[in-house]
Amino acid sequence: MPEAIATISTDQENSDFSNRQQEVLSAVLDLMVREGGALTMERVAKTASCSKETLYKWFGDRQGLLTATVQWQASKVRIAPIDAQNLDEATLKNVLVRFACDWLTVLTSDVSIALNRMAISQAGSTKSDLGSIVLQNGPFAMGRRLLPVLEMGRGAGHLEFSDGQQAFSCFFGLVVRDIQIRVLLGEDVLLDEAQIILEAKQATKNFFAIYGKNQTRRK
Amino acid sequence: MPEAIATISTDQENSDFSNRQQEVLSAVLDLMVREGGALTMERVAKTASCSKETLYKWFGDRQGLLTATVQWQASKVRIAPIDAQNLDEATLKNVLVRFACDWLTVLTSDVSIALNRMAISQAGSTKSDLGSIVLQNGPFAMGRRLLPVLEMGRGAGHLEFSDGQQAFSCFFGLVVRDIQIRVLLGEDVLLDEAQIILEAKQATKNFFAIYGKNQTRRK
DNA sequence: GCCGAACCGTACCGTACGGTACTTTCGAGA
DNA sequence: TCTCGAAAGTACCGTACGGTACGGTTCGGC
Repeated sequence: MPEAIATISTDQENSDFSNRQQEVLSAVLDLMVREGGALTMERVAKTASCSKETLYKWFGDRQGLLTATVQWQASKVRIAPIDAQNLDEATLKNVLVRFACDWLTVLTSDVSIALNRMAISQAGSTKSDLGSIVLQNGPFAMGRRLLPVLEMGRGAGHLEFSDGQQAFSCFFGLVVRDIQIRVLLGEDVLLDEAQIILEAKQATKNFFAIYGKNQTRRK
Repeated sequence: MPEAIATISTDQENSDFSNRQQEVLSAVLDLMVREGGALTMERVAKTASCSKETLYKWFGDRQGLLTATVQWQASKVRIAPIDAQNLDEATLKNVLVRFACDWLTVLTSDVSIALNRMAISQAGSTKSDLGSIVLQNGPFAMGRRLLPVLEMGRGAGHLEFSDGQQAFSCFFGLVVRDIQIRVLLGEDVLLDEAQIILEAKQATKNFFAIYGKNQTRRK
């Protein structure tokens, strides 16, 4: 199997938060995963072994703490740049499969689920930018990263499409299908790594059936 | 344009709730849409012009009220049975396009968004079946309804697939793409009816590129 | 060793909300 | 018209939680 494209950076110089602060944020993530959206400042303080006063000093208020947590987590997920020279068709497919694998892995991870739930539950009510942050680091980031790949594939004559955004959106759908909404709604979708790879390959194959240049039927 | 498959039933004999109770549930829906997940029993009582005590008498507790609301709304959305005799390919495509239209229309409706947000925000934390109810009346209902159509299409020689569930899941992805997660996260996705029809046709065309029998490349 | 800053732990306050009890109102049936 | 029950309106209780205040502790700099 190809090495993952998305990586969790482990260096400590990451982001604008001190080590101690990152410990706190990590505790928040843990609580989100374990307890769901019902995390209280007191629980956070207890879990992180810090005082509530410090929380408020560092993050302003509850909303600020949540925002910081989401941003921090987002900053940890980095998608490695794609070296897409001499893009033959096999390589292109490989890149897409890797992309799909990474995406499915992230989507079904506890942290991603917890974060998306948190952002979604706030998206309707109060003024908060959690939703847009998650959006920026979720689908949009995937699109920004994938679009050049698709265009290179088109340039190399393997793909054929007029609207890149539409092509990406299609690939997204083929990969994610109903998986994300199901996990968000609480279904236990069990996807082991082998299954993810299968899904990813299937999605890529289907994508080529639509946008591949060597097909009789095309967009 | 074909008439809608999904319809909102308007008869009053609907469901196990009295008229007055349905007024209350309607108020809950209104509040969900307007205020987001932050609805309180007091607001509901005020909005519906009933007493909190009545709410508790009828629905037990807050959770029961929410559950009743979700179930009631679910019972209103009915997908008309599909008359699929003599399924020529054009008819099949037409049915799929209609399906996709209905689905996109529902997905992007205020009520659906509010309900999904509510269910998702609770899916992680407390024991509640909101998620499974929404799931049953969302993607699963769509699958149950669509699967026979796909199989008829296969029987008539227009489609080719081994796993019907997988084919449905693929169609789902092609239709929904990233639209649902984006609206749930708060983005203003503006889809007028014309655009929905376009998307639906595109999705159906793409679906046939993958599972249609007259293609060179197939699953 | 002294000082100040940072921070932990905890007690505290105000409020919002779920849930309950009580009083009043209204409408149907005898 | 009287009675009764259902439901509206309202007051109330307990608790949980966001946010603040403050004393105690640790630690780096002098």
